[in-house]
Amino acid sequence: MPGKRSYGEGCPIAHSLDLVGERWALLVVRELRLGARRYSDLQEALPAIAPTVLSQRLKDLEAVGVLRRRELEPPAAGRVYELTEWGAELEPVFRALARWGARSPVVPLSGQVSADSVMLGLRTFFAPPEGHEPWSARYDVLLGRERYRIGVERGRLAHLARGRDPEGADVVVRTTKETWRRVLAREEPVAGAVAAGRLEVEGDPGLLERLVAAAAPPPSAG
Amino acid sequence: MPGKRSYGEGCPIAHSLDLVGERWALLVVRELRLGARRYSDLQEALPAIAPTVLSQRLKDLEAVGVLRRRELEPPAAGRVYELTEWGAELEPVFRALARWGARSPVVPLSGQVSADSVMLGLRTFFAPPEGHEPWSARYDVLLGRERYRIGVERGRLAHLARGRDPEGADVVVRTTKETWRRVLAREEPVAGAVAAGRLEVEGDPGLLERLVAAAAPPPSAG
DNA sequence: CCGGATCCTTATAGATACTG
DNA sequence: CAGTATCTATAAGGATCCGG
Repeated sequence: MPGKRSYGEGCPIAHSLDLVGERWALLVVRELRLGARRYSDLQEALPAIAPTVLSQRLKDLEAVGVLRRRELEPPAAGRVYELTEWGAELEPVFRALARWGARSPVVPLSGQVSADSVMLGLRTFFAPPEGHEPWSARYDVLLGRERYRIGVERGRLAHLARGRDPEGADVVVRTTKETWRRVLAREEPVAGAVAAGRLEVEGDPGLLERLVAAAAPPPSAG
Repeated sequence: MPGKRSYGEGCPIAHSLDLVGERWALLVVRELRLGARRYSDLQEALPAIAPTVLSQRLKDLEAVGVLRRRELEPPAAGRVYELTEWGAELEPVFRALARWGARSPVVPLSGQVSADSVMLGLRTFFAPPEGHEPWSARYDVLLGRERYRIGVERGRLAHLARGRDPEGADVVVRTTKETWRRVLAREEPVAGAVAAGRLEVEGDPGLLERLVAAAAPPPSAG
């Protein structure tokens, strides 16, 4: 393990940083939050990472048990990386980091974002507004060629995954990742995006409004 | 700003990592969680950090608004570093990292820990067990020469700071940071430490038991 | 085409010494 | 006390190449 550089402390925070605190490590993990990915998927999602660094991080993260490698069955050859159960428990860390970063007074937080990241923002910030009654619904969200399904059960975000809901959804949304990001960030109302022809809804628009209302990011600290 | 290396993404997680993801940055912030510290305090708390790196991190973290420098008033010359309000909002990040790291199946999590870190573990893991009725109490904890005060109000951890409670406490605990760590980690019961002469309690021992019971760390994932 | 490994360059961290 | 200067050791960045 060449990444043997350690903080050498008994503190659990320092220990976590020993495991996932190196450059790129958490972003690699982030890319696996919605499921297994192959090496080339990761390269595409993180265009700025050097292949040597990606290889090294994958080895390190596998060695400490955050992710595992899995060979695909013959029909679809290749190998993928996926989070272990313990790796998936980094979710609260992502939540906390994203909430803090979203409140950053430093910069307008611009730059490119993947479709996965936009959808994950929904998971990160999902917190049903108080005083609203819980609802349940299944959503299909189509961002360009990417498809996602969302399940809300009794006001809680029950699942969020790539792919369409095999059993059909109550609401189908068709838009781009940019518009969807703007809608979730409350930079544009759903109705406005629909009126502008940038977003199509099939099913009850009220259910979509509820979803968007529940996913509002926190205000900036600046 | 020489630390201009950025992930260049619009994702709030990547943005957070741009701000506090560099080596040592979060550990420097951790050392300020209980209040202002001078440069030499930080060096003592983080013996492995090079002075050049410490200087650089302090500059970077000040530049982005996580901490500020403050000159002390004439009687006690010198300068200190302290978290800004926004920097203090990293608390949930520490909480999540500490909880995840505490469940690490990788290593027994050994090494040296500062008194501050042990006390912060209490804040990190404080979560009153369900079914217990809320209580209120003020504690003074003396670990060697370090003194801390803890306030629990109606079952919630209302404050945790360096120094003694100027108005007196309901319970005074006198021990070492090692024993206190073991007691909080439930590696040793309070009564056992008292019987072994490693821990002294003034006041109601039941109040101390409640505090310790509320601060249990999560079990390992291994 | 996928999944990396190699090679070389540049940036950052580590270690030690020293100064306003 | 609060850092800076200097030097070395690692790790990251970037381009290219290779085997299955």
